[in-house]
Amino acid sequence: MERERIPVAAVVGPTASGKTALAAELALRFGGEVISADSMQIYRGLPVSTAQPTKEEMRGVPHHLIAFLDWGQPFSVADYVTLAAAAIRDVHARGRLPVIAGGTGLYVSSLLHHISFSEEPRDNALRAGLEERARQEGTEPLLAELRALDPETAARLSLRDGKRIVRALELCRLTGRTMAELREQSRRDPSPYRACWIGLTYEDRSLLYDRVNRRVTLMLENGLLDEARRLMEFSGAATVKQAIGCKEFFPYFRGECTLEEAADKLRRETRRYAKRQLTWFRREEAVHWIARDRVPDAELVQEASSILAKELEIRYTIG
RNA sequence: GCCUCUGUAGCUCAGUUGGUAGAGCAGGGGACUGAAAAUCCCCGUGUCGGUGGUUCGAUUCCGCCCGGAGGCA
Repeated sequence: MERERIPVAAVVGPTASGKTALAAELALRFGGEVISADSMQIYRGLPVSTAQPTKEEMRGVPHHLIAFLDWGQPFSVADYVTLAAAAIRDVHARGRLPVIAGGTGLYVSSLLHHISFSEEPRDNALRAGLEERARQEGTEPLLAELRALDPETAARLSLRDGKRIVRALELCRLTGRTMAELREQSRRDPSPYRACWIGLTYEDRSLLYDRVNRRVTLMLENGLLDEARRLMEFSGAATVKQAIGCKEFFPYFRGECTLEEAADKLRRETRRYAKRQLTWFRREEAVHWIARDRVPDAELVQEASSILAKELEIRYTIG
């Protein structure tokens, strides 16, 4: 007798497509709780730049995995999958529907495909050593080394992709196994979830970009610069510093460009990010795309609700 | 009104001593397994403003017309 799989709803799509609103609405209708899948909203103190849902947007629905980490703390997909899996179990145990919502494709996919990370630890010292070598000797000897250990992965990587070369080598040294083997093994266990993916997008990409551009203007009105300045003044190494939203203003604070130039750069980077997100989610075959040239309205919510109800064989608890 | 400069990819411009053209930016497609809002790979056909002429052949030379910028009145 196979164990019952947990029904899970997932709202995915590019930034500024309306995921936050749709997720909260679906959670309300189906008696659910939202579990965020966003690699930057996890950090405290950046509500504006990471576009965290506001109290009003949450509409009384519990939201998990948002604003719980301090800036200096390390975090990874593996950590995310562990935390999110626990959150799903918890929400489900209370008889509610877990609603995953977020734009970090790696996080959503790893969680719902049940990628197993537990066997591959991280070794900061080893990684630091490899990075130092990359700086000293360049990536060529490192890639050559990888070619000997894991030719399949080495063939996929470019000389300029130092980050991945280092990680692939680190993995070989640490576990004696290759990235290629790992990809196989990490997918062995079947997913414990029955997931229904809802994808939000715009038929006309330029309209999505208009929304992105306008959102940046709104963020500026809502205190984006204060957040950016605080983050710049944070002395430690922090992953958040790579988030789109704050780092674009660092040159402005240093007097290297105008505010308008920084804001334009932020708009452009956000547009590109939205495009990358679309690329990621397009390859997820299970996604039911809802493509309209507007943010989620009643009709769109209805469409998403129908898909969910049918695929997960669940009923509305409200409405 | 006259003179000068200018009109080439969505934008800024280069170029062809006449054989239908190429950069940057913007944009598009893809990849992605412990930093992922990161990181990396690939992609340039456009009535060369319009129209006549010269020429085997014009985006390139010449005339006229229509935009734009500056100067003189």
